[in-house]
Amino acid sequence: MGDSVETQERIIQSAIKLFAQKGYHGTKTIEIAKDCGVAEGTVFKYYSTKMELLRNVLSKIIHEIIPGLILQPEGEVQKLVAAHDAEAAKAFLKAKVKRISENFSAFKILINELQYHEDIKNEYFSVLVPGVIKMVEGFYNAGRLQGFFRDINPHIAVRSFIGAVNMMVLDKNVLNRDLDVEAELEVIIDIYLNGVGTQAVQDAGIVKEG
Amino acid sequence: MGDSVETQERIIQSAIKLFAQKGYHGTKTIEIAKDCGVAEGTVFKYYSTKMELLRNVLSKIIHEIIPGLILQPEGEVQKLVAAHDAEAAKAFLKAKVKRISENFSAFKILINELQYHEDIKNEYFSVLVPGVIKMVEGFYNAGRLQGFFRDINPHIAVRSFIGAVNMMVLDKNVLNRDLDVEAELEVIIDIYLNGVGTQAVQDAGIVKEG
Amino acid sequence: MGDSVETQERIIQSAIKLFAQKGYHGTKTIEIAKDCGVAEGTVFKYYSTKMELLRNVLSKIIHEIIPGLILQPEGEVQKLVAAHDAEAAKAFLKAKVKRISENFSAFKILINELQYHEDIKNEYFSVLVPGVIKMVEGFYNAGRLQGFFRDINPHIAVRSFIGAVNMMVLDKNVLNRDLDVEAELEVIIDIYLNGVGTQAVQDAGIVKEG
Amino acid sequence: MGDSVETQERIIQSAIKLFAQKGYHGTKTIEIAKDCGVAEGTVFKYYSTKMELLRNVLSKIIHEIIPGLILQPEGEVQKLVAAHDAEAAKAFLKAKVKRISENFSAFKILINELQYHEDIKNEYFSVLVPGVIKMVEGFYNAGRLQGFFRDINPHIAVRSFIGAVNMMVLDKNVLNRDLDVEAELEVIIDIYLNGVGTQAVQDAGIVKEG
DNA sequence: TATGAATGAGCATTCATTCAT
DNA sequence: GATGAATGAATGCTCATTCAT
Repeated sequence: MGDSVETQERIIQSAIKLFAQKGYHGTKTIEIAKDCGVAEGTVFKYYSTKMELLRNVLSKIIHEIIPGLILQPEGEVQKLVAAHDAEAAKAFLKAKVKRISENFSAFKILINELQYHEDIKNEYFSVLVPGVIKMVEGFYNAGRLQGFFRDINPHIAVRSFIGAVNMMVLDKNVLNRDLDVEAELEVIIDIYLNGVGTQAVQDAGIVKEG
Repeated sequence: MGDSVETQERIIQSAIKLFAQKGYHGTKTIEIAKDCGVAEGTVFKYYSTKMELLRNVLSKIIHEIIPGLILQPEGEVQKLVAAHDAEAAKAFLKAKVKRISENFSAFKILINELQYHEDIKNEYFSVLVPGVIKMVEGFYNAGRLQGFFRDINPHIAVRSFIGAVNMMVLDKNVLNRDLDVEAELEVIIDIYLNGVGTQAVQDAGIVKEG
Repeated sequence: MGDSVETQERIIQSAIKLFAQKGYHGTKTIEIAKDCGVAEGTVFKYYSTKMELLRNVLSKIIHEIIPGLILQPEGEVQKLVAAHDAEAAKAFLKAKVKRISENFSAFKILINELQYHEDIKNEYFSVLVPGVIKMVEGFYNAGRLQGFFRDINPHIAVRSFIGAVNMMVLDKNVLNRDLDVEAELEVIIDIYLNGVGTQAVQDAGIVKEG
Repeated sequence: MGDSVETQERIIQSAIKLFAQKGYHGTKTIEIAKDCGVAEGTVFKYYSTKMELLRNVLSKIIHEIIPGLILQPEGEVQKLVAAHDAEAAKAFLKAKVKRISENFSAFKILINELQYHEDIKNEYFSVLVPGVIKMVEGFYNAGRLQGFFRDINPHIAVRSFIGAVNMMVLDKNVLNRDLDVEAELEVIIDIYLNGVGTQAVQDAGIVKEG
């Protein structure tokens, strides 16, 4: 029933679902098998060990799922920056964060499992992180050239924003607080662009432009 | 050799160390025993099950370790705000973040294990999170009354800053990048207080004071 | 090799054998596994804990083995009573006691283990005991109506006979005395029917009929 | 507090109590220690192993407790027989059975543990059983010579009575039925002396005297 | 190819026993 | 003598993995 490629895919999907819910060690292979309606042996037909299955899950997450959620088609970011349309940029960002929040499983597995598998961490993180950083730093630099962003270390600038957004997503997904992602994002973007300091503080601080 | 309270404490310390390194499931009870130089049976004398040991570890982390790293004696934060001394406040913050970064094990265990233990999450998170939030929101509100901070939802304001700092700590501790915590914090604080937007952007945006 | 039902049955049979020989606590799960030629894990495939295996053993003993040894098809006892054939009745009894004596393991486990498991005792004893009592008291009452037995509390009457027989079976099976079950039964039945008192004693005692 | 002999005795008493309640394997040495208010190590000061403690318990049961419950001062039984007083004999028996029923722990331990310890069984059973048998068979033979009892194999005669009484005691102590020991004994003795068969049956059976 | 019964190494847990104080 | 903290061999139980069908 269904060809073997489809079976393989169903196994991966069940593994993602359960690894996210219960962790790698907390998930039994028989649970994965039952979840996708195959026999335990079938899982091992496609993935010789459970660790091999984890590797495939992480590979899919890093090469397909997360890029699909985060990365943009070439030039789209540039176009957005070039458009000088703040509202369009915000809408774009909101849609992206919303999708990420709704597909948090992939991130959860990544964050949890990479900690304990130095080799996988090196193998895959070296692929994903630079790609994302390149993209968002590219965005920041483009904005900077356009005169939107201050001349700050782009890695820190970008990481800080991601951190603020990430904390909101965790607030929603881990602490299960009932947040309106879009409304929260509005405030986060405001803080990010304008800071929390009053004019007085800002005057006493770093001069923004010149 | 040594009284039983000391033995108990040694077991907890080894458990914290190893749970942080290898995760709960990845740590064998005999490893904990060997790490602190007792027999395996001794571990079970004090903690009837491995899960019970985890509960005690989490309890210690939440009731002692993290409060010791984060919370301040009554009034100290107020004093800092009242002093109108930005440098002192920064120094205070740097010292705090540095300590947290240096004692990251506790946070790692908390973040990793609470995900899979809904009951423990409810039991303990309800203690820790409100305490920290109260403290930092108190700080933000105090600063706001002093005219330092804008009138923004303090939960989001504070969470965003913690998120930015947190991401830096992860950058250092999980990705093992070689960061100068103090220098990074300088930039993060700058971003937080002043935003990343240029004057032009800010002029087009929300009016800060009025 | 053999289907799973057969494996389950082999495990139960080995458990009965070994629990009878060495007691529940005295029997290791690996011994049961080896005795029936499976791996230790296989035992736990079918019976999630050793206690669960004991419950199944007791259940089988109570619902199948002992009823198979003791209970009679409907009406057979009545027929025997109606036949007025003392020799046939004796032969029937001898055959029954012999089978019980030869299959004493089941009784041994029952007697030994139920003592320590109040819940199992209630669960199962409430099934077995009333069934047996009903059968034998039915037999006694039928014989009484036929004029064979005196008008004595049937519970005590029956229990006394069972006690006498039981003691003989224990004498043989626990003390390992080399007894001829049939010959012993002859004497026990004689005592039971006629008492041990001489005519003089009986004359001084309860008048039998009148 | 208390001399060492008394401590030893308290340990034995606790062991008897708990072995009867939960079995030898089901009783932990620390439970025995707590039950009699000493440290676990103290138990091992007096009895080098748990098995050694069991041996001492069984020894006490066989050499002291059960003889104290069962055996009679020399000649007392003879006197009772010689007195030709059925009521006195019955009263004597009732008192004895009642005491046995009330002190059933000792028997429980004996019955349960001897099964699994062939060496102990041989060592001690060889002492107790012949003593009891000798006494009761002596009683039966004395009664036979006095013309009270029929000329039946005294071992079987006596064992049958003990079996009937024993079953009543089990009925009370194991099945927890609420029985009046004395009233039950009346009926059992009646059955034992007179049989359950009617005159017709007895006439058709073995001639009692001749 | 798919199955699921069977496997057994690995691990948590128990508890009689030891021994320094 | 008495204590009770510490021990570690013994054992119940788990679960990834194998393989005959």
